[in-house]
Amino acid sequence: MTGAAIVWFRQDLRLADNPALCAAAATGAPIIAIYVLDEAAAGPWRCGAASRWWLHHSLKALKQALSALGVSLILRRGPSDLAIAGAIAETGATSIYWNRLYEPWAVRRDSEIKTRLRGFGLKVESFNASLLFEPTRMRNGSGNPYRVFTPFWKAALAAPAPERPLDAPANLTAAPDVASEKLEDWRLLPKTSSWASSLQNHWRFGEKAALERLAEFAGAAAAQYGASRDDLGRYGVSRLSPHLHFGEISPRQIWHEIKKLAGEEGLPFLRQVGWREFCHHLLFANPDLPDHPLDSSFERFPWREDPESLTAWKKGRTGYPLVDAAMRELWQTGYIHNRARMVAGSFLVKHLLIRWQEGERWFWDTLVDADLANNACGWQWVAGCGADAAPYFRVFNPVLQGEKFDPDGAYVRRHVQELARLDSKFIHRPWEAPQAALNAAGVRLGETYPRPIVDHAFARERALQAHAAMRSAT
DNA sequence: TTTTGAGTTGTTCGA
DNA sequence: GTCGAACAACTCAAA
Repeated sequence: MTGAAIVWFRQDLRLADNPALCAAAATGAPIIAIYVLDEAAAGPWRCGAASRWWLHHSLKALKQALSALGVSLILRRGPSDLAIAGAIAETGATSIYWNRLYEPWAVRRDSEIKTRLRGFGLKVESFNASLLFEPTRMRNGSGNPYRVFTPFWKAALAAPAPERPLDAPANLTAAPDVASEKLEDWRLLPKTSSWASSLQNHWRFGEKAALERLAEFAGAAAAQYGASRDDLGRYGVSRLSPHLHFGEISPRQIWHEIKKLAGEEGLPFLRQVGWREFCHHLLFANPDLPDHPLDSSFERFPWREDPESLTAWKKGRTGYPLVDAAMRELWQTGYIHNRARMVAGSFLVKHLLIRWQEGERWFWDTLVDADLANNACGWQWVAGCGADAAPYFRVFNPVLQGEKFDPDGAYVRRHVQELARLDSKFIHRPWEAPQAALNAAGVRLGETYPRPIVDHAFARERALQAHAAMRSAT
């Protein structure tokens, strides 16, 4: 006789295209749905504050969606192996299903749990639900993992297309009730409620919201993405990243919806989804990626210690409007537009010569889409120490970037209130504005808005020299 | 086997 | 004003 089947939810907080859930449902066994808050497992990379906030709401949505099918979501806290073993003991479950994670800490933990449970005679099955192409599958001609994006993506496009997403199970067999902790007791929401309410204004959570966002994006903006993704005022990006990170939606669903609604025009967007894949593959092959530069010569880079500048960067008070807009967008919304992310990241690393890991940490804590692979990969890219990274001489000029991608200053005005009334001609370089223009806009430099904390030409030259110093050190 | 060309997202300088 | 070149070093795939 077979007992209940446990479905262990992790970063797959959805019912549709959820292979673990579908496989469990197909057996006809009663379903025990469980989520474990395992705070110690990720070590230094435990969930940041913005992620915890999102997780709270996403779990709430999942709980609701499951209960509509008659199944309760069981919440447990503690080490995963103990929580899962406890649930098995309490329910007499004879099988367990989950979707794989690819973070190094999770891979280690899950394979131990899998071995142990199988040793006890349980049926254990895991599935790929969060990547289009699994890391173990993609190898270059020499049999190694790819280190350059374009060949990687070419090979991915030539491989068999990702499978069609699975429908959500129409019905589930409920299991007898099992004790669950209360979500509110987990205290995932931030202590400062003003921050939470600010974030709240910008997002909807859960699978339903994710699917609606995808449908809306794929139906219209996706085809324009190639042309409008860098337009900071128009904001032609999908904003799907937090949904993807928590698995409220799957990359397969995105792939097929974009193909269906945007056709060939959707390829530039899918290429970005490809970068997400590439980052996950890089992290899988290089478990040190979040902490150490892939290019080890960067261990010798002459980084500066400069807590005041770091704080100014975090608070959006560098005196460069585009950088400040980006950092304030982050604080206000838990998100930064991709273009602005690069400029803000480049500024920290190249203008201020502050370690990329400092930026990575801050983003980890404040981004609702914080993802170990994407975050590490992005910072290494911008610092120039990663795979297929930005070359050292590419030092973004925050003024030129602003004038190019936010010509009328809409993005800056949205997030940097004190510059809102400044003439577009000076919106990205207020320190060059005539006094009359500043007066008219109510801007007092050094008082209402800071002067630049570092001069661009000086900082650029300093960054290039620091790089040369690193190269010549042996 | 060796060689060659290209590689997410730029900036600056000099013609 | 516009345009092309230079700005490393290395990986990878194709010839």
